[in-house]
Amino acid sequence: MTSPASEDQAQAKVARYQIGEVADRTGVTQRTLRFYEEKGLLRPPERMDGGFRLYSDDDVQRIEYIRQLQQYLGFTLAEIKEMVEAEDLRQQIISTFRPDRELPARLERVTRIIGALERQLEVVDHKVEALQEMQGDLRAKLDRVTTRRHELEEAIAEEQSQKKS
Amino acid sequence: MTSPASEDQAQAKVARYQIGEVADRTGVTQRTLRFYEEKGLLRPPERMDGGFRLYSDDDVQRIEYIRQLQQYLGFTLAEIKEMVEAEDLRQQIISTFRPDRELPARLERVTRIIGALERQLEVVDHKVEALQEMQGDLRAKLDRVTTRRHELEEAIAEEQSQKKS
DNA sequence: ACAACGCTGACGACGCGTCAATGTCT
DNA sequence: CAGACATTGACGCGTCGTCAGCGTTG
Repeated sequence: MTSPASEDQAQAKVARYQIGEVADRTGVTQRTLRFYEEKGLLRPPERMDGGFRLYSDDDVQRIEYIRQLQQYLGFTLAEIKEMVEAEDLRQQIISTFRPDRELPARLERVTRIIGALERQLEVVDHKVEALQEMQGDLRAKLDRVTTRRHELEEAIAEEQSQKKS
Repeated sequence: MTSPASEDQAQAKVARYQIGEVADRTGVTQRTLRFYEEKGLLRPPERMDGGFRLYSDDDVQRIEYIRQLQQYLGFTLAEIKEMVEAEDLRQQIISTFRPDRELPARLERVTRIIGALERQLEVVDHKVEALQEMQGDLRAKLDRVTTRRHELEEAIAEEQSQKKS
């Protein structure tokens, strides 16, 4: 009785979400989700009997991953496709039941993943550097212009007081 | 004779570049430069008699600015157009011969520029934060996978030596 | 029967890449 | 006169946005 009673059936409670909820949670549109599927970035999700898509938590994670690669790193979807395929390999490796044969094949996969990660890290490092420079520039500019505004405000105030006198 | 003899005429030596050189210097294509002009992001540059475009150093600076806003901050060209128009105002303010009248108008321009700068800075701050998080994640992942590779390499080496014995 | 939600096309927009046919010359 | 360079269209592609018309219902 102290065993983990599940809420629904005695099934491993795998949550499923319809496309609308996934869109809300990830911040991408439904159109985009269908588009990613069409392009092979997302594996075709399960469907309800009526045809409605059902996404898993894994799918949601993957969508967020894709968005990061695209928005923050500026990779194209084609490049990202390669990367998520590498990620798929990683999943396979982890879930593979230690087949101890084919060690060289596993090594090759790992090497490819390392390559992808290194490329990503390089891009990130670059971007961080560039952005920090921009940050400095913007702060300096903002400082100068803000000072300018104060000057103008004071000049205007003076003009006003002169009119009054 | 010790006066600053210019290289060409006795003109203030304003450098001009053809589109190809500008493309090389800024890293954007000629097509992109013409496109920006078409869209009003770049003011139409001077032309030679034959119709070749002649860009100034200011133009080059502006192109670099546009690219930063686009690539690193992810603004759309429409948004960037507004921003560079604000920049134009800034130029006007600086070059304006202190007309001391219209102080309120100048104040309004400055205020708009401040708004634009603040929005940009916000975006930059956001991105830097997100990217630094990614940086950490990537480094951690890379570490784990690299360790994994070493394990695999050792496992393979062991297999080899067993075969030999 | 109803609202809310989802489905599949199809067309359009943005930001350029890439010719092609032609003209210019820093 | 050759060769590098530039000009203006025009079409195409990637990445979705936005209907329209219709079916589903977590």
